[in-house]
Amino acid sequence: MANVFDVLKERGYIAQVTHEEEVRELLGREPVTFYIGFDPTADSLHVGHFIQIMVMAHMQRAGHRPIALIGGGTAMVGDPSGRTDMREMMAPETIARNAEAFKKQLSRFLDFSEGKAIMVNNADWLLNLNYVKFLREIGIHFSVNRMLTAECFKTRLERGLSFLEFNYMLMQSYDFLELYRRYGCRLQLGGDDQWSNILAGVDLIRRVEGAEAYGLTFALLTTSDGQKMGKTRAGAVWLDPNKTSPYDFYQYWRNIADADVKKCLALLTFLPMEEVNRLASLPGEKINEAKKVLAYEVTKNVHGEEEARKAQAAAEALFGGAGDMNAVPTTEITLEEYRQNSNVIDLLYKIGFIPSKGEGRRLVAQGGLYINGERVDSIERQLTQQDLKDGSLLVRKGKKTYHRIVVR
RNA sequence: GGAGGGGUGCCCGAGUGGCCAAAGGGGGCAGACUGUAAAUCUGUUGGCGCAGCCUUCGGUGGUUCGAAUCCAUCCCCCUCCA
Repeated sequence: MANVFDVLKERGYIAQVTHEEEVRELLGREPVTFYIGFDPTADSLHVGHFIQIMVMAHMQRAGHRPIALIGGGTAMVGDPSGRTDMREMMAPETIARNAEAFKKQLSRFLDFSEGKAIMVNNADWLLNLNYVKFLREIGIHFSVNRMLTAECFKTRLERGLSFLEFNYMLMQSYDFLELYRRYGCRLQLGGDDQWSNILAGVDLIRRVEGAEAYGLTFALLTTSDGQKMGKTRAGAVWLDPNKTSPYDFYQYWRNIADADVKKCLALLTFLPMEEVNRLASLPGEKINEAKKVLAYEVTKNVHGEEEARKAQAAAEALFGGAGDMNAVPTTEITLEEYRQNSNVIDLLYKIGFIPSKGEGRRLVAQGGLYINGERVDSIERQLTQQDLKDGSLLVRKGKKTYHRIVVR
């Protein structure tokens, strides 16, 4: 079997490694316990986390043991890495709630049976630490001079960094040490913005335990023009189907830029690299085939085969002409509601398709609103029974935002 | 604790008594071109019962016919000093 290190490398996950040769050798030689941390700063994981989940999955398939660490303790402090401004302090109750949500989501992506993967929450050991004791045992090993030179504090030193956030590095390092002690965890993975924090942990383990530990980071998922991927006008692309519907999720990947197709296929699907390369090299508009595969595969990984199929069917119905309209995002209303809001804009506002009536008027004025494929040319447009096709109405905003209204 | 600078719309950032729902840029949205792509060009971008009205320029209170702009006070951020 191929060394998982080579697999990760070939697929383009790896950004930096502490000891490349040693890590590769270690991973090829024996089952390794490793960890990745997820700070519960929102009530759902998002696409940025998903790449890390993919890495864990690859590692687990290769026989290694992942520890998914939920940062219920570290989220109390807030990681300053990669941020230009101060993190807002989160309420402990919110963090606890988010941690539960993360736990539920994570448990779907990895095999936790028979100890093949472990899930822990660092709140369990961080929240009750004794301050002075911690300083004497852990703080002693950190050089402030050195910390100040770390990349992750650079921008913050210009713009302001609180002592609270400055401590984040110590806490994450302590996590690594704790996991080393509890589970023999010797490898920490993370996004490339975690490099400084990971190095600090590796150092700490060496100093305290005299043991060698390793770190590895992977490329942050960015678009070809440097933007963080997984952001839309509506915010992040979430893994929670209630926050980002499987249809929208599918569409997000279906609409990815040509230049990003290969990267996404390699990082977010399990397709063999020959297939990835073949799909990514399709010329011209044929690349759309690759995007369909990408969208289907990623949606399948996140929401399951059933949802992926439905999302695909809906997309085919709307854009290809043949497919299942039932899978199109739909709002049901009563006939009475339909009659009471006979003006298009009123109705679309009521069901939340447009955020305000002003926005609706603007849309119509600019010719971006369609009912059953016909452009709405007046904000006075009234809807009648004649507009219903089999009791439903298909509205479209712009080129590709569709919604179905079913009157029952 | 002392001295100075600052908090403006989704973000950055102009504005220092009426001409300000507030320049400019970014982002978003829409149109054209396309391949449900990118790039480009154009329009648009607080809300509403939209020739008008309402809410916005850190919070509160005041001065004024009139305040984002002036005064008082409070909160927060930054820089230097301690």
